[in-house]
Amino acid sequence: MVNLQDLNPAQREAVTYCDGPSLVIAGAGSGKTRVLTYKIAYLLEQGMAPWNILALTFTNKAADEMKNRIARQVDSEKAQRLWMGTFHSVFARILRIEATSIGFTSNFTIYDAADSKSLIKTIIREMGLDDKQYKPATVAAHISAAKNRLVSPEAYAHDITCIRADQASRMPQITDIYARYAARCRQADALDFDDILVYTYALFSQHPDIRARYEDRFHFILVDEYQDTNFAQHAIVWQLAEHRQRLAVVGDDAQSIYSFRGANIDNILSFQKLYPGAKLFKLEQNYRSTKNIVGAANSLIRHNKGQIPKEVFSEKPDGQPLHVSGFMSDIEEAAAVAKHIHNLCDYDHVGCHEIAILYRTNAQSRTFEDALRKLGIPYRVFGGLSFYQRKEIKDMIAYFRLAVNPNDEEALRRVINYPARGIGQTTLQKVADAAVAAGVGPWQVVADPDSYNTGISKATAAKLMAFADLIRSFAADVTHTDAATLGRRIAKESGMESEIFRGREPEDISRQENLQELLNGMNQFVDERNEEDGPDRALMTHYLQEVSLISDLEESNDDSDEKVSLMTVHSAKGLEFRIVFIVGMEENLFPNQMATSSLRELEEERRLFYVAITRAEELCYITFAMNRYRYGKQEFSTPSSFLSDIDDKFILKRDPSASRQSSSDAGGPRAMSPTPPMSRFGRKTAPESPFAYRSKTPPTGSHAENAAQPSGSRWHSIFSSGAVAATPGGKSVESATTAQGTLRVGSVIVHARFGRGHVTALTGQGVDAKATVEFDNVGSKQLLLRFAKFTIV
DNA sequence: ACTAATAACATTTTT
DNA sequence: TGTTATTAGT
Repeated sequence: MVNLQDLNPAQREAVTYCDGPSLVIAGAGSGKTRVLTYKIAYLLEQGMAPWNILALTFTNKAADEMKNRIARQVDSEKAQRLWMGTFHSVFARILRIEATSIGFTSNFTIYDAADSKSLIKTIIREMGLDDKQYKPATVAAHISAAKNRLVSPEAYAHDITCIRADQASRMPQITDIYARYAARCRQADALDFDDILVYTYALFSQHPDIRARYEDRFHFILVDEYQDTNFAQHAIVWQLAEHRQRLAVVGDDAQSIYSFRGANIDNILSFQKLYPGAKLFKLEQNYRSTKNIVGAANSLIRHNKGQIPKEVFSEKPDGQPLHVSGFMSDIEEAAAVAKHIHNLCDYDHVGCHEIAILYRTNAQSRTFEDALRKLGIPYRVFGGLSFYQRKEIKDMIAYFRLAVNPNDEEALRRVINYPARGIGQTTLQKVADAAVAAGVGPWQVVADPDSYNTGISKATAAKLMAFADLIRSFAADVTHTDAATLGRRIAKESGMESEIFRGREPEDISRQENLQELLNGMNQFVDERNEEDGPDRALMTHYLQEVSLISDLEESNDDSDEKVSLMTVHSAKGLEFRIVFIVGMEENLFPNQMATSSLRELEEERRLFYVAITRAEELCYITFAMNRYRYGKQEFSTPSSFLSDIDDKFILKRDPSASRQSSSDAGGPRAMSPTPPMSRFGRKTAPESPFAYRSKTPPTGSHAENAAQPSGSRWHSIFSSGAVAATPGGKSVESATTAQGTLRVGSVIVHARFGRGHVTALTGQGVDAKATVEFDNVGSKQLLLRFAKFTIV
């Protein structure tokens, strides 16, 4: 039963308005999922049949969560019959049914990103292009962007903007690559991720009768995370909703952080133009975070223009300000965070699972892993290689794919010689040549090498045929053997099992466990399907359909195991934690260097920071380091300019590891979380700045000695005036004055740690003044003159 | 045809 | 620094 009393007025209005289009702007933590689930329950209660409701999400996780929550409100029988899932899974399902209308078979393969890239690479090579100039990843990104905008290869060739852009990036032949790639996918009976949307749109626009059928089916459409839709998704929703105009989209423009994947924030910003009369509902009460956290996030995001105006507020306690702290190095940063977590757990009875460390890039996780491990704090790193991306799993699945669709070129390439069966590079090249010459897929040649002009020896041809026979024998079982049984058979007869079970190294064991897990998962899949849908729905085809659109098996989020979560800000979206550490808050890292060229990109980085802050319920710590190892080299960094975007009244600038010293600080940690004494750092005020700190072991020697051991010796808080740089890397300057005199380009210096070198460039003014120095022994480095210890020769 | 060595390289990544 | 892809060597 739907109890509308559970909702606040804004939520209730959004739930009960069902007669036309509506846009629900849901601020962070405002109960977005709640509105979606209640709305679906409400529609069902109003008498709408579940199969007339289409609910689209971006992740399987979101879809599952919604399903579960709805099942709690209405009977699960009904919940089962909803059309609910990710864009890709719902439309892949429809495409399988309608496959022949777009010239594919219902057994089509879904190429993942790696498959696409690999195929693009082979096409680039076949065209005789230089793959340094045409980097497969870059080309793939261009093609993907085109597809996201529904630009076909033909349209691409005539699109002045695309052509110009490709010429500018010295890749004029991308349009050819795109055309060949599309043809090759078709030949392999394969769709990539983007194609699922592209061909859905094509299906509906080329076959009005089919479109009408689905328009007729979906009486109400709901879309989650609308700010993350790309143009193709936006257009498909329009195809299905145009006639009835009965849809509700939910999202938050302030949390749009996937433009690099083709998401277009304009879709949500201009929703009311496309759907005139669309009702706008704003969910502005944040139920997650304290007033301070919400206030800080608001003050930050105000610096972005072009957003839907809203005022998110909280009725929770004020809580503590955001704690911002600087450290001398990334190592110290990690150590201090780990130490602080240790204390929170020990003295404040915080569970580790209530804490998250969020960073901009995956590479940052290592330092924190080391620091946490040192203190014996349990942690869990999210992201990284997912189960289905591991080699042994991909190999196994490639066999499955071949069994269902032997034309799957990428699967064939992957396992034709794994385990090794004497089909080497030369043979493969000959097969590829013959296939291209004859205009067929490589499988045709492998299956019948004698019929093509391959120049392959008799013995090798026999190996090819043996492989083809093997695949055909698997294929013969596809329609009448369940996925798990066939899977075990393939594992044995392909030789993969004995290959993997040969080794005794720890990593071999892990591969064996993975294979075992895969097969177990297949058993589970078959059992579930047998119960729910009957045995003919548990075939390999169905298994692959499911598996190729899933990236995360490892979401077995055992709340039982208490671990600190480590993840990128991106993967934290949608999650919440009592205590959040946002680390590496430095210019060129966050905002990332790659995203500083345009305002658009910079604003997306700012939204990313917004997402990070709003993950926190109670406490938010922000840290940065003045020195950081990047690509194996130590580099200087400055605090992120985003820090100065947050209103000062929400921030406490301090060292988390010195918390006990600061009991006098207004709103200090005692207010909410009596952070215990913990620091091995005392806190003293350095003479040159009221806000510079010194370690407990004061530097005894000269400047040189001090700098020779920077770690743990001395660090500056961002209190040091101006340390929060507004912009990175200022303009070139002619000279800079240092304590020892004037530094010019060409000056020779001796650095305490790096030795002798000469200045090649000077940039920045005042506290941001930097020198680029070419050192005799250690290469080029940037020195921040405010901190660098050296003498001018 | 496989392994070892080396060079190039490097955001984020729901599907 | 750490991975990944190509190349050289056996």
